[in-house]
Amino acid sequence: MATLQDVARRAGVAPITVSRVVNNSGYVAQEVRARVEAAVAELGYVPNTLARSLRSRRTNTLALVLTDLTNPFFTTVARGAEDAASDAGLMMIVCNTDESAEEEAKYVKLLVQHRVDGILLVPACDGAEPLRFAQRHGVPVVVLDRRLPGVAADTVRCDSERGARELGELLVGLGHRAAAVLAGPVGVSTSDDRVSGFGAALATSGAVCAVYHGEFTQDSGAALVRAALAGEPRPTALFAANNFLTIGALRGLRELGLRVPEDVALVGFDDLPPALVTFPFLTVAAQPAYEMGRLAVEVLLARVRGDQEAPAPTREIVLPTELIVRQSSGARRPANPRE
Amino acid sequence: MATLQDVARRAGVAPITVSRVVNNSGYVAQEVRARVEAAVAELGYVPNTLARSLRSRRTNTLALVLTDLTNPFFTTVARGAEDAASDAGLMMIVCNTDESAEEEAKYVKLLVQHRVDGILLVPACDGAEPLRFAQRHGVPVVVLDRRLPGVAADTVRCDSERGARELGELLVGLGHRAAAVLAGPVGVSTSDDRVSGFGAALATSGAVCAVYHGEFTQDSGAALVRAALAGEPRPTALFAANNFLTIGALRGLRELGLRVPEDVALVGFDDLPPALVTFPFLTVAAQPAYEMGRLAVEVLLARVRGDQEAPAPTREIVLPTELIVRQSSGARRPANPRE
DNA sequence: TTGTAGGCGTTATCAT
DNA sequence: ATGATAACGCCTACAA
Repeated sequence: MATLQDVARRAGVAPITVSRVVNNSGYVAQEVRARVEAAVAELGYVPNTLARSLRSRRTNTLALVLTDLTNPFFTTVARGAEDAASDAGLMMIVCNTDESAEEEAKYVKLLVQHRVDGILLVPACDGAEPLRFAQRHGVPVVVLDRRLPGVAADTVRCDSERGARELGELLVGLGHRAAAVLAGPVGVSTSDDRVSGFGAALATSGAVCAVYHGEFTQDSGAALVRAALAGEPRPTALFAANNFLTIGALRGLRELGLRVPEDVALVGFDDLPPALVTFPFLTVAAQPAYEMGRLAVEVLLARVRGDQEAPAPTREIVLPTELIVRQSSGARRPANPRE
Repeated sequence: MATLQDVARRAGVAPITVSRVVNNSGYVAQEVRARVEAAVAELGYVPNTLARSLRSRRTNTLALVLTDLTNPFFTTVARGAEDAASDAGLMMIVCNTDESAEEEAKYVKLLVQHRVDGILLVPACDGAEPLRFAQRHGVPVVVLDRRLPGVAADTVRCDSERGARELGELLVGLGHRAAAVLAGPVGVSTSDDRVSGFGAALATSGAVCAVYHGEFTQDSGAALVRAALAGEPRPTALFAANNFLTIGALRGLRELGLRVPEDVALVGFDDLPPALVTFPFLTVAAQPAYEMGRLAVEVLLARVRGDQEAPAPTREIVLPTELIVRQSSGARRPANPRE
């Protein structure tokens, strides 16, 4: 494998001159540049980023630490982030924590060892140790999708509370007086915010709202549906706090022989990518996943490239969700199905 | 940021001794080890992988170059690959080429510069230049999902031809005499193999099979359905060559007011992850995506860790698909719907 | 069991 | 416009 030295010898110049040609920096005479470029081509020279990074303290690599790439919401976030990183000439490392705090800590430590330029972190839970660890070691972190209270870090997320409130208001407006939330784990801010936002909307109108906690999985959605429908008073509308829960709820309702929205109304958080849906049917609060990914990288790069001595104040960017009303929320409360 | 030197000074030993403690290599006295570990903790020392890699010529990083992370098939492959890499203590860089040969070349070059230990490559097209480039520079490549004829490289893929043949035979067995394939781009081996496998099954029984080429997208699926159903003789069964095409076909058929399978039978390649499907309805040839990802990493690691001087012979691992018969293929040819 | 010397491939700094 | 020198942080080889 040819090195910069080899190229220098071949071109009859000093190593630093080759460096200047390769990096397009400093002054190099036309004639010399041509000679160096020829040598580069002849030897098939490829710069060694490791050595470069060791010197320059820049790896041109970012990392995205998320809970589960398999969730289409995060897939889309990842895609947006990767595209933005690529535009800036950076590579992107992807890590799945499966909502495990230990995995998160393990990965963050590895990433610091690798001296990535920055980390996009979807925190697995409310522990902020991994984040602080990275910051302590000079690696900027942008918190993505979730809140991490009491930590000074840039954040890019959606307004879960408001999105959920809008869904609640929609259902109240349709005449529902008893609803249930199929929620994720307690302590995950997105779930908590959605529970409180939805609950607030129902409470305002004096409607009843029960909350059932589970995991962000399809199986959990199906199980929670059964629990919810056994509650008193029996809910006429359900709110699933993420896409997997929504799909599971749909399955659970089918298994119970209940139709949506005729027998029970159903709304959810997160839309599914158009490519995956034949017939858009679910009423949802949709998050701009792709833009979140892109934006988070931009915020991170601003931090990476910003003045490390006099850092800019921390930003919290809260994007709005989009209320998309389709069939699953129904047009009227189920008590009198067709008027 | 503390370095190994700093730790050495603090512990009153030579740098190499710290190295030995940190890497658990060589002999270190209990007492000295304790002193060094204390210094490591006090200074919050984190080894610098860049320096280590520069010396050791190992980055402990792999790369996955695929066409579109947004496709659930690739998402699942990526998940499997990342899990396997993580088990081995490696990081994983992910790159999307969007089926563009230029993007592929750009990424592979960057990855070689970064001295990744190996690359998992889903080739964008039949050009093998990027692959050869990586190999020339000592970076092992495993070709994933697709064939790349005429290249000496390990390959992990599914038997597309056979999977498609089985789907064809199923339809023939159900009485279909005229079918159409909604295919991907010409030159992409998975599409080509599926076309030929399906065609072979129909030809064997003297049935007619038309082929319509498009992209691996939902919109393409919807468009191709229209073209296919305008053909003579009108097909009674459709085969979509990947998941997005299948979903698009389903949408196209709905827009045409045609029912599946009553009016037209539909089978596809790739199953959708259970988490994404409420009601499994499609008859498909399913690929073991997660296992493909894991296996590809294992093959790659064997190559990375193998003897570089006397490399083992190249392997081509061809996994079987699973024929999953559900409702969309129907129970009988549509001419006499309910007997 | 511990240490010394040197180099991995590049670039920052200062000189010419 | 070009170069000499040193250093980035670590580890291999050898020495003691």
